[in-house]
Amino acid sequence: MSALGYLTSIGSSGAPVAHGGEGAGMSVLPLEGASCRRLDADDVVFLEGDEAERVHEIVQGVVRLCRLLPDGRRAVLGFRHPGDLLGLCSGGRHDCTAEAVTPVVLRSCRLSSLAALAEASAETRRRLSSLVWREIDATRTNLLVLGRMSALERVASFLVALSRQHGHATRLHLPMSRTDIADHLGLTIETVSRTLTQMRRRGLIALPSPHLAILLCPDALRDLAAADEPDDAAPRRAWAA
Amino acid sequence: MSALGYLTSIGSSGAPVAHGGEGAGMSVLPLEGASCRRLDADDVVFLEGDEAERVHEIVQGVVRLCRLLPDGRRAVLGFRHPGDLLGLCSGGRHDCTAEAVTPVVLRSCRLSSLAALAEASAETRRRLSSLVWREIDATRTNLLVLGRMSALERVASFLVALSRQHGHATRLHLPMSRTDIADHLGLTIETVSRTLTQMRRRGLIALPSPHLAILLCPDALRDLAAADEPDDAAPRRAWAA
DNA sequence: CGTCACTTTGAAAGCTTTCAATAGGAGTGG
DNA sequence: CCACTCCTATTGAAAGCTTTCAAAGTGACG
Repeated sequence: MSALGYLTSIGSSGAPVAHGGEGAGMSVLPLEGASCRRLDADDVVFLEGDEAERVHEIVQGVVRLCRLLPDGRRAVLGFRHPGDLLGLCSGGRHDCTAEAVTPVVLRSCRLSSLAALAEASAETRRRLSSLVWREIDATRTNLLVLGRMSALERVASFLVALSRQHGHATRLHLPMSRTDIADHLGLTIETVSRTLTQMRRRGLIALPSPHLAILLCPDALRDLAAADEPDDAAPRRAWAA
Repeated sequence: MSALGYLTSIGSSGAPVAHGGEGAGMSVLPLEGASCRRLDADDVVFLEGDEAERVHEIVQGVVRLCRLLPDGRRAVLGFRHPGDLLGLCSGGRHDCTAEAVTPVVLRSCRLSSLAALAEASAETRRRLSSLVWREIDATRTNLLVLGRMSALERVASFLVALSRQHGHATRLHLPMSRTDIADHLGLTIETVSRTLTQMRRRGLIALPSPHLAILLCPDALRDLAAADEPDDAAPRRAWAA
């Protein structure tokens, strides 16, 4: 649109590919000379404080970003899916830890390579900028969720967000543990569990197994989760850092 | 440092100018052809959803960024001070509302002008990138605060962060209302007030007036606020969007 | 000096957490 | 193939912290 280059671009990204399927769309960023890496569940991609040297694209699996307090309390900043980028940052060090939630396949390249690409291509800058601003937007949404919503609303938000990320699917696979969800929503695992049960009893969702949720009343859930952006917004491609 | 250009730069900004003083340092961004604007307390700089057309630099005063739920519940994402930028964003629309907390003086230019400047200058891109990543870092810190800290710790975090922004001052002017603080910390005004009183009774702070706090035991407060980055970090210049 | 807005304080209620115990499933070994 | 163990999720009951509802205190302003 405007000449703002990487500052203004937003709707620039490719087709609104829903992940969940693994090798779904083409890479948001051409990671030339990329190497692949395979991780088991709970393996660390990088640690908060680590020198940021590589950027990763998730090919398969789910990754969580988190931060810790000195006493061990944890915040899961978000979950990243296939197609998302991990490890982007401006400083020399990561400001959060990234860990595999499931077995993960990563394709990565040096941060400096991506930097060079960005330096040479306004289009790449535009895409990266778009990614970063979506991250800010999403994080701000989470701030509203944690600061002002009840447990029921928080869980609804989580489910609705996950659903939207997967093309508004109503059948949701929840690869992360209750602990991960709790740390993401600022609740305890017991409260997450109880809330899910409550939703089930109300007929809002079905829970065939702890890691599979089926949204029976997406609209009702959406109302509970009203924190998120209006639904007419273009599907936002998550990403990472 | 590396060739990552606007992707990696971080410590690039000028002297760690503490704001609070008004025209303290030179502008982070050269806003050529900038126009000035004067606002009263509670005036709106821009609204969430507005077309993003201008970027503002705060010359004087304090601004709050906030988001609302449909039913009126509010989250104050943060407070911005002289020297900070307002209105930066990648999309066509603002993702939050900016309002004056105190009377404010703004210097602003068209977003497209800044865009052009960025497109032409790698150094500008670097600075902007640094700003954006600091915003992400700060917002993530807030997520940990809201998700995992008690009322006492949240208020301590707030005071410590404010103190650090002002060059580790122990005499803090709190221009914002208890409501603003509460919405920023995910608490009620009563809890904020009670917590402040509790800190006063414990001898952690003094409160000569509702809008003036004096940190009597900065170290104890810092311990309570352990969520924030270690104190040896370079003073981070806040900013905005 | 009265009004208004904001802050502080008090008391009860409520929601989430904490502590504990009971299910459920996957993997291992007999 | 079944028993046993371990880990995670669910459920229950009591405790706790924050909120809600109310009222009193404080300061600015006309």
